[in-house]
Amino acid sequence: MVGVASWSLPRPRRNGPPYYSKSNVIQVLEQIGVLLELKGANPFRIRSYQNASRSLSNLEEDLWIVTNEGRLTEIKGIGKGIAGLISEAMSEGKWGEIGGLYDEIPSGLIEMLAIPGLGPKKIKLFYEELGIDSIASLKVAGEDGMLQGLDRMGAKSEQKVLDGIELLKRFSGKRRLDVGLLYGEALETRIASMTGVQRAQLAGSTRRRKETIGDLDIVAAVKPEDVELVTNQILSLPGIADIKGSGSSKVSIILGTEFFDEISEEGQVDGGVLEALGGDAWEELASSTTIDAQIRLVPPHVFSFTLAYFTGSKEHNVRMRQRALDQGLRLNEFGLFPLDAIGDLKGLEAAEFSLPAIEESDIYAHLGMAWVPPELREDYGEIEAALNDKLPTLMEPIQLKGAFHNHTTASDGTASLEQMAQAAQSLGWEFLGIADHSQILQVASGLSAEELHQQKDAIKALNESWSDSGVDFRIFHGNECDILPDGTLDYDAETRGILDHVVGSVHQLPTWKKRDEDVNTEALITAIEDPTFTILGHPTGRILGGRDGFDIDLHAVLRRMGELNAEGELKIVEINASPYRLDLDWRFCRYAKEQGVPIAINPDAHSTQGLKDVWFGAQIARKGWLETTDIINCRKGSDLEQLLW
DNA sequence: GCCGTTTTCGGCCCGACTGTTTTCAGTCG
Repeated sequence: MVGVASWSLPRPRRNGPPYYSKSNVIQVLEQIGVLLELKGANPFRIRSYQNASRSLSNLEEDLWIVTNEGRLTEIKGIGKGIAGLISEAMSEGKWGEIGGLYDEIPSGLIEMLAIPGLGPKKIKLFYEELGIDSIASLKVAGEDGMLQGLDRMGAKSEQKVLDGIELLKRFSGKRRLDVGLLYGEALETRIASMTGVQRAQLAGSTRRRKETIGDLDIVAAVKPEDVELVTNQILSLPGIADIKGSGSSKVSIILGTEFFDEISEEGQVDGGVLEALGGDAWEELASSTTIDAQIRLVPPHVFSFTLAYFTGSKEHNVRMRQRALDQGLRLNEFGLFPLDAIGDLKGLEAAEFSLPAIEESDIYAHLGMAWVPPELREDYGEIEAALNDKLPTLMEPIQLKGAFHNHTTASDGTASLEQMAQAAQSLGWEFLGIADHSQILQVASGLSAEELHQQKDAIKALNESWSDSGVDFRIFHGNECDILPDGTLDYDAETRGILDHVVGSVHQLPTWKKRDEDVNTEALITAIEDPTFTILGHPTGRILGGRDGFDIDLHAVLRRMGELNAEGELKIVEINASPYRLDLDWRFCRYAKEQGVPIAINPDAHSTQGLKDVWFGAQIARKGWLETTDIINCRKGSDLEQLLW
């Protein structure tokens, strides 16, 4: 996940039980895993905590109910030990002995984990032998040559630590999906066109369309006799900031901005996002963007196995291996092998005994499964679905016929109503929803009630002109109405009543971030229950790489929306498609669908160019298992008139 | 710490690369 969670036990609620929320518990279990790593605990014990944390984040039910009904151990990955821990924490607000880990492990050790090439074992060694407990003291020790001479530490290892610290400063955190795709696809194209490369494809989290990307993975099919030739071509690419390593099957490089000089990044950033990222931090990021890339070179006949392997996710791969083992097969990046056929052969040497696979779909077919689209490979149920022919038919970006949440010069956009409408028509859209900011948001020039009426008249005139000339296009007049901290909406009910749709959004983040999850959830539900409320805009307010959203029980919010829809109302949840947000998170999409909540993919465009961001929203919708019928902006413009007018 | 139709112990996915060694430990994906 994005952002840096605090490294202390969360404060128990005053009015418990339950003393902790589900997200509190998920976070603590995850952090216990990390703390145990730094303590040098049994790696399998560590993984248990990680698995338990992961299982809980997939749990849709209320954790407090599950705890009280004694059903915790029914959750896969939670046994007697961790169930007891959770139960005590929720009902008594105590974390027992394990909570002591937080005092035992200095927080500086946790920060050191972020240094590339440095893991828990080395950090533990430095701490125990030299008392190093922060990145700063590690840097000093390295520069003084104190690290070499320790167990298995030489001059090169010491330099690697110092390099890692530099790298961390320059390359902190993850890249957004749009940046990853920009670099990744450019690199894929260049490598695919190199002499000796038969085929090249972007893999990794970029191919899976994760909202943020750690590094780039490219798989290239190269005959063994061409490996050296191709390696040399890669190493002489323009804009390589550094070479991290180069072996017979893998080249690891760091790309700098020069790689990218011919393609300029046209970011569509609204003022609030810039503010969230912080002026200096943003400048630094924009001017010094680098990205790690690993290129795997494999013989053509193993290409599909390597592509599948490095597309991941790790969790998906583990399940795939288990599935293979159940059939007496071993699956790795070189092939799919009958266990009795390969004996002691390993790696590439075994490849000739593999079952054949030209495409990835052949691998899945050998295991009795349908091909799983890369976006779904997260072990979120896709394995079971692929085995039972239950995979969804994912929506396609081309099916979008408009979007509901866009800004004009009336508030903080850069294009007029007419310009935005024209841009939408040139995209082939049948409708455009306008939702400028509401009056309370002065920093974004929110509209007064009077201005809102004027805007309505302007839209009415435009709609009539299209209708008169037989053009299948209309503007829906909405507003991005602020949800105030107590859950009331900006403007009075009468003013909101003139609108076709109300996009309710939270903008006063500091207030919401200070509050408990249950208070926020209640306020949001109050807002949604207002009869004029239509679409929940960027549900958590997160900025990727900038800030986490506020705490909220989205399952409860979506459940309530579903109930209201069942009563005949229309409550929609937005996937804010700005690559800076991608909020609703994909992990909640399927739940929204199951609860009967339609999804709107909204670019939150502040310019004509920004409308195209719907593409990123569509990627997230796909990742969230959504089909065309789940997306309300895949409906015809004329049908939407019936719903909104 | 979790798990189990080879179940209460002995497993827990697998391999490449680097730097340190002279057979391996740590890190990464």
